[in-house]
Amino acid sequence: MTQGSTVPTLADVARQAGVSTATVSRCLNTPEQLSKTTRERVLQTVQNMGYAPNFNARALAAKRTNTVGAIIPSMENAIFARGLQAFQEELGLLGMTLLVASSSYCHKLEEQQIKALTTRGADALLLIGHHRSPEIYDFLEKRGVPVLVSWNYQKDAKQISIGFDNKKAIAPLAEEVIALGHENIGFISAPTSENDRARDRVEGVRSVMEASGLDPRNLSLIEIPYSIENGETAFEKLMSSKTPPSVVICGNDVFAVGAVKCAKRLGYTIPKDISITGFDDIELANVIEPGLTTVHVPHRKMGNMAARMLVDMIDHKKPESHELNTSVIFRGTLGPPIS
Amino acid sequence: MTQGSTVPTLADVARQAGVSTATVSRCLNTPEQLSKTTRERVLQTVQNMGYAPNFNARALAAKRTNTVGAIIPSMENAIFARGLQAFQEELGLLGMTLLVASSSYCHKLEEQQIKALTTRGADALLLIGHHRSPEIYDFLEKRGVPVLVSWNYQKDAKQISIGFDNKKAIAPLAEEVIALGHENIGFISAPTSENDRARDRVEGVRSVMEASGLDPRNLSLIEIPYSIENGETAFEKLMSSKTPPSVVICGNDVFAVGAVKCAKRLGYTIPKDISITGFDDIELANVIEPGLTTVHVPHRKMGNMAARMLVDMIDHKKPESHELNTSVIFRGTLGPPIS
DNA sequence: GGACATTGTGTAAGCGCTTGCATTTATTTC
DNA sequence: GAAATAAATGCAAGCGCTTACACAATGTCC
Repeated sequence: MTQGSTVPTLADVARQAGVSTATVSRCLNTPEQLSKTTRERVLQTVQNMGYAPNFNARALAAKRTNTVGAIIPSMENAIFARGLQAFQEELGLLGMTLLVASSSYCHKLEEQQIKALTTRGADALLLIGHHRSPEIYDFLEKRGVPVLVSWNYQKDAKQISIGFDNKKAIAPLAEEVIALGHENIGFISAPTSENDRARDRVEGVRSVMEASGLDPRNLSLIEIPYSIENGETAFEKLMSSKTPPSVVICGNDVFAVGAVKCAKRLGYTIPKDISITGFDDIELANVIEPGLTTVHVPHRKMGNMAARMLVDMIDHKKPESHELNTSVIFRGTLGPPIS
Repeated sequence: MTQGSTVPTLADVARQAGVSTATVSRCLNTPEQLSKTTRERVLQTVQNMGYAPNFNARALAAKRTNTVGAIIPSMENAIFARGLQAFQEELGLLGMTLLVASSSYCHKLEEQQIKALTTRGADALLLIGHHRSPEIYDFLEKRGVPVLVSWNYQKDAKQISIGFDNKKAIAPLAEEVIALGHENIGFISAPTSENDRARDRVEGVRSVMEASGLDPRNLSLIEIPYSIENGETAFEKLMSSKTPPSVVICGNDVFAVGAVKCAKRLGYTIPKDISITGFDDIELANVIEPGLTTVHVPHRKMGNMAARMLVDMIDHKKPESHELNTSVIFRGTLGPPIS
């Protein structure tokens, strides 16, 4: 085992090429400052020695990492995958690298991750949703780390945000549901206490109920963490109540898929016996049968814009918050109630 | 805007607490070395000042990051999500952090990512599959970064690995397919040139064909990048040949889901008119209808073990490669051919 | 009560890089 | 061809942390 073979450093390259460390450093960072001859000589030496700069040393000296961090609630389901992919691609184009962490929908964990990414020197952070403790926002501000909130647009919020108004997004769906004649509505939601998006979606449906003359307190709400399985469980529970709903609105496609699965297992025909809707329009929504009626969110666009906004923020520009449009996609899981 | 409010450093804390920087450092890293009184005083100051150590400086000085990197081919589909999640969880328990990068199934990109994670100081790397250039393995060895290969077990390979033998894993499925009477077999695979797992799976089916007296050259193979949509396209192409197969074996559940979707669209009844199988047993496989017959892979177990093995390797132990067992899950998409 | 561990802290030398400033060298101008 | 200007390079001081080593204070043993 070749134990001691040590990794070449800037100084090694400099010595080998017969120049100072400053020159090598410039050759890598601002090559236009060097004469053609030295530049080529240094580059050659770098090549030969297989030199690669030590990121940590560089970060320490330069106080910049060209890295942005993103903390998403979960990697397990596909909800954030597409948006994040677009975010990453755009960042790459802008010469930045992405570091991703996931918080498992837990605020405590999210705070840890925020701190971890910050101490790692992330130049900026992408966060999902507005809701978190003022302390952590203070922390970030004190450290001068720009933050962009995504997946949720709030006009008057202190943080710059890119996303959509969850309450508004679900409204047309809810309106259609009610227009079809549904009065007994079930809702499967992620725990609302730690999740402003989930809360807004519930809120959105309640508002529409109210506006349509239905009592929002009659909404049968089940809160449970995101997973297909939990969607099944929640659906079964909803349907086994004394007065089962004629439609189950899910705060999320993952739940909806679980609900559809369970409905079939229990022998319901969708949407004849029961209607089910989702939110997000992930790939799954168009794979199951019948196709899921859901709210489409422009994930890729959101990711792309987020990247550009964040880079602007690093450059000390203050981009405007952006509200994205969503649309309801009618596929096969929503129909009129049994009359 | 409070511009200049600067981030506290170790030295600031030391000054404030009236001790040396060494003491503060020890308080954070090896608290048992301090007397109770100083320890508490320092901790208190750290708390008050909201001090958080600079990761890059720490890494530079300590030459350890307690970070391991993983490079997966893709984040978009769920194939790696579950295993990675388990990997991450176990790492957390072991006091390590995970950095993830994705290579989009591109070797060039993967090499870049390997270098990036290495220069960031990853103490070890988790890679998927064995197949990559000798140069990059050299690079890693020279730098002394332990590497664990996963998702693929090879007894005689130079690298330590955790995973399964893809060829062996698909064999029982192929045997059942042939036992049912299928002779005209289609296969949708990821591009095999850059993907040893995909290659082994094709290879596995061919071997079984040969052993069963079928000519392996008759396997209708389509290679195409992973995606549901590509699965649909490939399926349609396969079925529109002069002699369409009676079964389409997919190298992956994602393809299989696409194939199932397309088959339904084209009016086939599964498995009466056409059989379809997958590989991986991701969540999707049990959501579509009929349930997908596929090869189950113990993703979580693999992730957990990988974490422990990697930590062992960082501690200069040399764990043994591990072969995991897979099993065929028969659901509803495989049946006998139309006679 | 002196020799000897043991324990708790401080001192200071890096880790590998960037960058302001000084210095050298090449280029232009009259 | 000397002076003035511009371009290329070197010098050296950090960036914020860890850790060998040195040293002081306490405890232990006969």
